Parts: sequence; C-alpha cells; structure tokens
Amino acid sequence: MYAESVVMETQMPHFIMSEAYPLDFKQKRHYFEKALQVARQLLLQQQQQQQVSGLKSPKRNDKQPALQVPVSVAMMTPQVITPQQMQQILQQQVLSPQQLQVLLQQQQALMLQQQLQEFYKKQQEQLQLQLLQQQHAGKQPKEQQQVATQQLAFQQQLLQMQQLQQQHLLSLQRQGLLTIQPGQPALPLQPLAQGMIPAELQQLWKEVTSAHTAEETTGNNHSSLDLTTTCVSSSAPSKTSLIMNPHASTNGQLSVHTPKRESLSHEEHSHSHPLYGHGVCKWPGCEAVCEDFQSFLKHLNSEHALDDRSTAQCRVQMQVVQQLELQLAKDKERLQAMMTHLHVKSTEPKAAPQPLNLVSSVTLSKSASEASPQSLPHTPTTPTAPITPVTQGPSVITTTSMHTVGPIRRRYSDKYNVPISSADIAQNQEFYKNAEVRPPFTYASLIRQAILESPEKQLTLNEIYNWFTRMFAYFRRNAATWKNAVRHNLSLHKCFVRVENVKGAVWTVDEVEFQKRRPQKISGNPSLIKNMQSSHAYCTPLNAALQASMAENSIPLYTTASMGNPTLGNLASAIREELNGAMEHTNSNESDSSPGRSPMQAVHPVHVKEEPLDPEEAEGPLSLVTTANHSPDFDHDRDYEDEPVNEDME
DNA sequence: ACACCCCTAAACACAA
DNA sequence: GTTGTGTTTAGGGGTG
Repeated sequence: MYAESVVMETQMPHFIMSEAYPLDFKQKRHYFEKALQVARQLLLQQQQQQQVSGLKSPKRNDKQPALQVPVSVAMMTPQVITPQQMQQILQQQVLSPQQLQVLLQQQQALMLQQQLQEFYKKQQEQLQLQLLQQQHAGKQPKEQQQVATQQLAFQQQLLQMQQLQQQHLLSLQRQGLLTIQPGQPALPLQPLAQGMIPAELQQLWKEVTSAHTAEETTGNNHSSLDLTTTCVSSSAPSKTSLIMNPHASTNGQLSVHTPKRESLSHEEHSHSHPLYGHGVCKWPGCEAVCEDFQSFLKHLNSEHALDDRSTAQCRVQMQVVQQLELQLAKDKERLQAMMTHLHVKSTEPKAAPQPLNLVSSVTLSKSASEASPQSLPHTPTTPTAPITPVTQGPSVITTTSMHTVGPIRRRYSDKYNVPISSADIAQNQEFYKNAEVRPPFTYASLIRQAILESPEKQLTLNEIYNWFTRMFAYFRRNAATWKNAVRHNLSLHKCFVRVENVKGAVWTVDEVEFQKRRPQKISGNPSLIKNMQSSHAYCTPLNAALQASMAENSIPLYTTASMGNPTLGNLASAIREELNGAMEHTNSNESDSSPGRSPMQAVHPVHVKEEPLDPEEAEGPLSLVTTANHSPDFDHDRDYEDEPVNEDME
C-alpha cells in the first residue's frame, strides 16, 4: 500500500505538471462542451428508454470497453438534479409529495456538497482533459504505450480522488439527510431519512439507478466517446446519481461504486463490485450468498436498503475508512519525514559521499563476496556526517544492492567518511546481522573486536571466523576471501599475538600495538570522537579522537564515550577499556603495557596464553553490538557475482 | 611523489 | 593427499 501511495504521490504531480498544461484552453473547452452534449443526449435517450421499457432494466449485457468504464465511473460524482430530470422522475411516477421534499432537501445538501467538491472536480476535469488529450495525441505505438500507463496512473488518481470525494459526500449527505432542515415544511424529511419510508426511497432509488444505468450503457456504446462521457458524467449534471447518493451513502465507501457500477459495465459488476465477491455479499456483516450478480443486486436492494441499520453500518464503515485514512496519512507523513531526513543528512555533511555511497553501494554491494571491513581508522579526518545507518542506508542498500552487480571496488575513503551515530549502534548490530551490508570497519578492527568480546580475550582462528559470520550477514558468503583476509591480518599486524594454548593456538590483541598503529593522524573533530566511541572505534580513530579530545580535557571524553553509547551495554565496558587504554596511551606516550591500563591489560596478549580457554565461549555474547557496527557503510562493493563459489559459509 | 593504510589474491610452509 | 592454519609477497586503490 505504501509503495503505491508513494508512487502516486510522486507521480501525480509529475503528470499534472508536465501533461496538463499542454492542453490549451480552447481545446479543453471544446472537449467539455462536446462532453456535455453527449451527456445530455445520453440522458435523454435513457430516459426515453426507461419510459418505454420499464424502470429497472439494468442492461448488463452491453459490452463496453472495459478499461474505459472504470475511468468514467470514477469520474462520476454526485450531481444536482436538473429540472428536466426532476420532471422525468415525476413523470415516471412514484414520487409522492414527501418524496419530493426529500428530493429537494437532498438537492440542497447536494448543492452544498457540490461547492465543496469544486476543488476535486476541477482536478478531475484537468485529469480528464489530460486523458483526452493523450488519447487523441498518442497515435504512435510507443506513445500509446506511454499513454496507456499514464492513463492508468490517472485512473488511479481519479479513484483516489473519488474516494476522497466519496467520503466527503458521505459525511455531507448524512448531515444533509439527518440534520439539514431546509426552510420548508419538510417535516417528513428527517423521518424519511431515518428510515421511515425506505420502501419509497428504494423505489425512487431503483428508478434512478436504472436510469443512470441506461445512461451509462448507452454512453458506453459510443466507445469513441468514452473519455468524453467521463467528462460528462463528472462535469455535466447527471443528477440521477445524486439522488442515489443518499442511498449510495448507505453503501458506505462503496457507495461510489455501487449504484453507478451496477448500471455500468457488467464486467465491473460481475468482477469487481466492491460489495460482491466470490458469490457472497460483502456488505459488512452480511455475507449472504448470491449466486449471480443479479441476485446480488436484488439482495443489495432489499437487504441493504436505506434504513437505520444500513445507515449505521455505513457510518461505521465510514469511520473505519477514516481511521484507515488517518493511519495512512500518518504513515505517509512518517515516510516523508524519513525520506527528507535521509535526504538532508546525506546531502548535509559531505554531500557527495553519503548520497553517493548509497547509490554506489547499491551497485557495488552485490559484489560483497569478500569481506573486508573497511577501515574506520581513516575516519579521523572525515567524520561528521553521522548517518543512521540502520535506518537508511543499509536497509536500502542491502535490498537493492544484493542484486546489483558490480565488481567495483570502492574507495575506502568513502567508508571512512561515514560516521556512525552511537545511538544506532545497537540497531546497526542487528542490521549487520541480517543485512548483507559490508561493515565499515577494517578486518583488524573486527578481529580485535571479536577477540575482546570473548571472555578470555582470546580466540582461535575458527572462533574468529564464527564471530564474523555470526555478527555479519555479509561474511556469510565468500568465506574463502574474507577468511584469507582475516588470516592475513592476524599475521600481518603486530597487534595480534598468537599464543600457543593447550588446545592449540589462540589469538589475542596487543592493545598497545593496536593503538600504535596510526597515532599520527589526529583530527580535532569531535564528531570523530563520537564515531569512535560509538563504533568502538578501533584503532586510529580512537587514538586520534582521544588525542584531540585530550588536548582539551580527557575526562570529558571518557565520559562521553561511555555515556554516548548507552545502547551498547556490554560494549560499554569494552569501549571504556579502549578509551582508557587509548587515553593512557596518549597521555603516557604509549608506555607499553604499563600497569595503569585498566581492564585492557587483563586482556594482554602475551599473558593470555597460558590460561585455559574456552574457545566456545567466545562466540556467545551478543554484546557485539558494540562491535563495530555502527555505521552502515555504504560500500559493499566487491564482487559478489564475480566470485564463483564463495557462497558457502565456511 | 611519497608514505601509509587497507583489501584482495595467491604462493608457500607446516601440522593434524 | 587433504585441510586448516600461518606467513609472505604482490598489486591495486585511497588518503594525507
């Protein structure tokens, strides 16, 4: 639903803007007049027909251009009865003085409605004109296709509008019937409306309906004029429909469709009457079985005539619809806010990187086969634009990205740029767990994270692998690639220390070394710090941030760090450790594993070796949240498709 | 241009 | 011989 509505929202304006204007005023007028003419003719015809053939004769056998019908139907709006029509009605019988009064009152109500509908009508007219124009204009095959799609869009919009109208009408009509008291001696009115004379009303209703039907059918016969007809129905007064409105209202939201549709096309009837489906009456709470459409109509007219009950049901339905619309409106708003938010954010900071990232990532992402977390480290310089990864980028990217292709390599820089908002960390974790989005962290950072999260602060290679796959959906494919990268990183970086254990070898982290890695870069940017904190900022960023912050006052930072990531929970400790370590590091000028280090020290690599380990444990804690997943990175770029076999997990 | 980073790929060595 | 683990080397891309 949302998608549709969104589409509508975005598309419609477009159409209107681009298509509507072309039609010049003369043309419009011409069409309109023509339409009116046709409509009148049809009306007359049908009236004559009725007189001759009897009142109810919905002709469903007529065949009409299916597609057109809906449009015309949609276009129909309640109309005020013309004097002539009134005469017709009178001639046709049935009208008692009371009924006349009712009619009059209804007319008044309708007049009011009409005013309110002005806006809608205008829009409709515009749309209709557009349709006409397109129809006449589109002669080339391609154009026709386009036109067809556009028409569809138009139709949709029309339907939307119609629904809106209907709602307004319903409420208005209700008011008119029940509360409006014309200055006439219309005592009967209220009673009538409330079901005093349902039978009579029904009769009237039926007549009207049949008349309307006839009109429609005849109109439809002039296939070429379909669109025109449409115009007629909406702009030209075919009062009949109005009369029915009160009744129509009883049908609830459906009202729009019911009476008119009944008379309209059989296809419509048999296939898509809103109140009829699968041989069952869909009137709320009814479910009566109707073998065919005819019987359904009978049933509808007899069981769901205008009476208190129907009215009440209709009201309920109205409320339901309103509620839904409200809901829809809210959700739309939300969506809009989300979109604007994203847009702003993306453009805000470094305009290029993020927005592009999303896009690029999409293309690239597919390739994700291997996994190499990008580096946060570089971030120090960039930083600020915190995007809530989870909310947008990632999700969007993931879905789309998966299929896009692209053995494209992304620049890490972009990734680094992507800042992470601490608030999103937790979410990110979940996000990365389920979305195949490449985490914006380097392998080294991730490995470190994995190790630090383990109870013993040490993991076997296999456990590290498991951590990767458990925490990141991204690493569930192309195992060969990213595993190789992991091994490579373990061997390459001094910060990872291999310790021989009873069970074999385990890997630990030498924080000091880790911190040393890129001390030089420091950007005073606070945002960085934030990122680091949130991300658990491994490596450099942390140092940089810390250093930068230290310049001012280390403590504040520290606090922020821990505070900043409330969501982290478990991570908090890890972060603290990092921070502590980093801080010390910076403060003390990296004296090796000096005693002051705090928790981290415990972790200290070298020492770890002797201890017995529980490799299994490492995997457990979800705490990873903290893991560095904070930022959605937009780069997943690798080549996923390229990779031949990497799908396997391990 | 250069130094560094990070990632990926791949060749090897070794042990289970 | 296969597989997992580690180590190294090479090359590409990015950043400061």
